[in-house]
Amino acid sequence: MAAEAIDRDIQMRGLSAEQREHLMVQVAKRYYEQDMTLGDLAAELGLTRWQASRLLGEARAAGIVEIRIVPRAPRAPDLESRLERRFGLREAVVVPAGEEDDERSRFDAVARAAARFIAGLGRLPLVGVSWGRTMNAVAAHLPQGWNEGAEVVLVNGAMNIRMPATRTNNTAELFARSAPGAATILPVPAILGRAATRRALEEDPTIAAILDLGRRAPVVIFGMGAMTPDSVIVQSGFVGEVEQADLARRGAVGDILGRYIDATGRAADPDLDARTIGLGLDEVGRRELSIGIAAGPGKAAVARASVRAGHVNVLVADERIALSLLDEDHP
Amino acid sequence: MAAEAIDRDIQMRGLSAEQREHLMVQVAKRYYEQDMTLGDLAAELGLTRWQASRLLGEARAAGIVEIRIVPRAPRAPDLESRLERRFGLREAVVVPAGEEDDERSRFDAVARAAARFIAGLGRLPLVGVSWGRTMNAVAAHLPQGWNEGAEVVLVNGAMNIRMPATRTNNTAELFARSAPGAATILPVPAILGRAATRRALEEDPTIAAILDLGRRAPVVIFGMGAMTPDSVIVQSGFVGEVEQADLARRGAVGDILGRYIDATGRAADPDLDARTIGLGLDEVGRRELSIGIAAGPGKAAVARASVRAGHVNVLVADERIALSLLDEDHP
DNA sequence: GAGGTGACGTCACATTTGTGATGTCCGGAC
DNA sequence: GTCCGGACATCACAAATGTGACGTCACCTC
Repeated sequence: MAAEAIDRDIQMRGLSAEQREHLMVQVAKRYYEQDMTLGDLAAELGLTRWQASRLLGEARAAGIVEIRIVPRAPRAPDLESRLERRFGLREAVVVPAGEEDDERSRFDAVARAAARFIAGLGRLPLVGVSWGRTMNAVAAHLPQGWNEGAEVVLVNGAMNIRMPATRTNNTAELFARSAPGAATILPVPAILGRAATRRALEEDPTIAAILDLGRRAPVVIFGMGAMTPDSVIVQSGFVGEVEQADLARRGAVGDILGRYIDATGRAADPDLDARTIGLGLDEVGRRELSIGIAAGPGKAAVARASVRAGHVNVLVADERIALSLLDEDHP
Repeated sequence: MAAEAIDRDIQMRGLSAEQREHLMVQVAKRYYEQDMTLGDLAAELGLTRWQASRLLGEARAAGIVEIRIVPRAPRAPDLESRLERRFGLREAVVVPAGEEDDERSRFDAVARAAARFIAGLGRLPLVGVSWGRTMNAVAAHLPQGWNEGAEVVLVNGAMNIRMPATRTNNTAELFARSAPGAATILPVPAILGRAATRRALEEDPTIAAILDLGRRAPVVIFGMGAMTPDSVIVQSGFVGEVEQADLARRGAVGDILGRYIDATGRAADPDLDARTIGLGLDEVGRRELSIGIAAGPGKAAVARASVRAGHVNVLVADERIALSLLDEDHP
C-alpha cells in the first residue's frame, strides 16, 4: 500500500444488494474488459484481492458476466470473389444463410463477420463511422482491444430528434470503448430543416474540425438503411414515413450515411441531401477503405446502388443480398 | 501421461486455419462452459497445457469467445406487487422500458430477467418447457450451471413442419446444456391434422412416457405468442396466416404451449385444441410454478388472458404489458 | 546441400487465482 | 450482560495460468 492507498476501504459489512451488484459489475468490467488482475483492480476499488475474487465469482454465478463461445460464421468464398470481380471491390464478406436460423441470428452473423473483418485489419489510427442498428450490432461484437488507441469519429450527425428511438448515438462510443480509444461525436442533427442551417453549422469552427477529422479518416464504416418505416432514419424522426414513401416513389432505394440514394447511387433528393450534414456521397468512395454493411431484408437495392456507384469498396452482406447483386437480370 | 494418454497427439504443425479454429472452439467451450482446467482439457484433446493456453488466448483475440458484462436490468417493484395482488400471482417480474432502448434490447432485457429469476429458484429436478423465440432467448441467458443435473422436458410437440423457420426445437436442449442436465424432447408435431392422430400418438408408450414426465414436472416455463404472422406457430407451418386471422376474428388473443386461447383463457377453437399435443390448458395452472414470459408488443392480451385464467402463477413481462394489465379500463 | 527463417514444442519459473481454516465483528436472543 | 450464529476479513497454501528462453523441425532460397 503506497501513500495514496488509504483513500477509501470498502467495508462490505452492511452493503445493500444493489451496491454489491454495482461492485460486481465494476470488478467484472475491469477483469474481463480491461484485463486487469484481481490484485490491481482490488487496489483501485479499495477492496482486497479476495473480496474481488469472490465478487467476481458471484458475478459469474449471477449471470452478470455472460460468456458465449461463437464459432465464427462460415463464409462463402465463391460468392465473395464473384462480387469482388464483378463490382471491383477490394473485398467482399458474405455470410451464408444458415438453414434453420431466424432473421435475427442471421443479422447477428453478419454483424459478427463485419466485426471480425474490421478487427482483422490491424491498427487503424483514425476510423470514421456512421450510426444505426447495424453499426451498433457490429460494435457489440468487436473484441476488446481490437484497435488500441484508435480515434473513432462520427461522420454524420448524431443527435436524435425523437428520443425513444433506437439507441443509436452511442455507436461511436461503443466502437471506441472496445478499441480502446477515443470517440469524437458530431453533436448536430443528421438532417436539418434548411440548407442554410447546414452551411452555418459547417462553418462553425468546432463542427468544422470534427467534419474535417471525418474527411481525413482513411477508413469509414457504415450501415445501409432500407426504405422501411422501421429504418433508423425514420425512427429518429428526421424523415417522416410519408416523406420516405414519397422518396421511394421518386426512386430512392435506401440510405447510407443519412443520405437517401437512388439506384445510380446519387442523392435521391438534392434538396434533402443539401440539408444533410456529414460526409458527402462524393467523398465516401475516395477512402482507402469504405466498408458498407448490409444485413437483413430489403437492403439489396441500396447495396447494389452503393457498390455500383463506388461508394463502398468493401461490402459485408448476407447471402441473399449477395445472390441478388450477382443476379444477371438486374441491368 | 498415464496409460491411455497416447491416443492421439495433435501435431499443430500443418493445421489449416479451419482446424485450428475448431480446436479453439473446443478449448474455449471446455474452459468456459464446462469449467475444466487447461491441463485437463489439453489432456482430453491431446494437446499440451501450453498449446491449450495459447489457443485460448487466440480464441479470445479472434472474438470466438465473447464476454459481456451486463448489469442486471432494474426491476419495477411497485408494478410487480400490484400485479401480484391484483391477479393473485405468486410472483411478478417487470422490466422497465428503458428510455432509449430499442425493441430488441427490451426483448433481451425481459429474457435476461426471466433467466435470472429462473436461475434464482435453486435446484429444480424436473422442469417442463415450451419452445419459441422467447424461450430461446431465455435459454441463451441462463448462466452455466444454473440447475445441475436437472431433467428438462418439452411439454409440447416440437417437430417443425417447415424447416427454415426460427430455430426453435432445440430450446429444451439449450436449457439442459447450461444446467447442465438432460433434455427430453417430444418428437411429434405440435398440431396434428386430426384429433384421432393425436389420441393415437398419446397412446404410444414412448410418447405417453414423455407426456407423463411433463405432467409430473412441478415447474413449467413457457413463452406467450401474439396473433401476428411472424409468431413461431405460424412460421413453423402449423397454422396458416389465414387460419390465424380467422382465429383472431373468433376471439383468440394469442397462444401458450401451442394452444390458441381467448380472452377468458379457454381454447379459442376446441377442434384445433383437440388436435394439439402436449400439456393441456386445464393442467398448466396446477403446477407449483407456472412461469409465463411475455416480451414484446402485441402480447398484452394473451398475458391478460393467461393470468386471469390462472394459467400462470408467475409472470415475467415488460413494463408496457404490465401497465396494460393494470389498466382499470379493461374489465 | 548449406544456410536461413519462422512456426512450433518444451520447459522452468513468475504471476495470478482459488480455497479452506481460522479469527473477528455485529446484532439479536435470552 | 452473555451467548450464539452468521457474515465477513485475513491469511497461508495449493492450484492454475502466463511468459520468455531456447531447442527443433519443416521448408524455402540460393
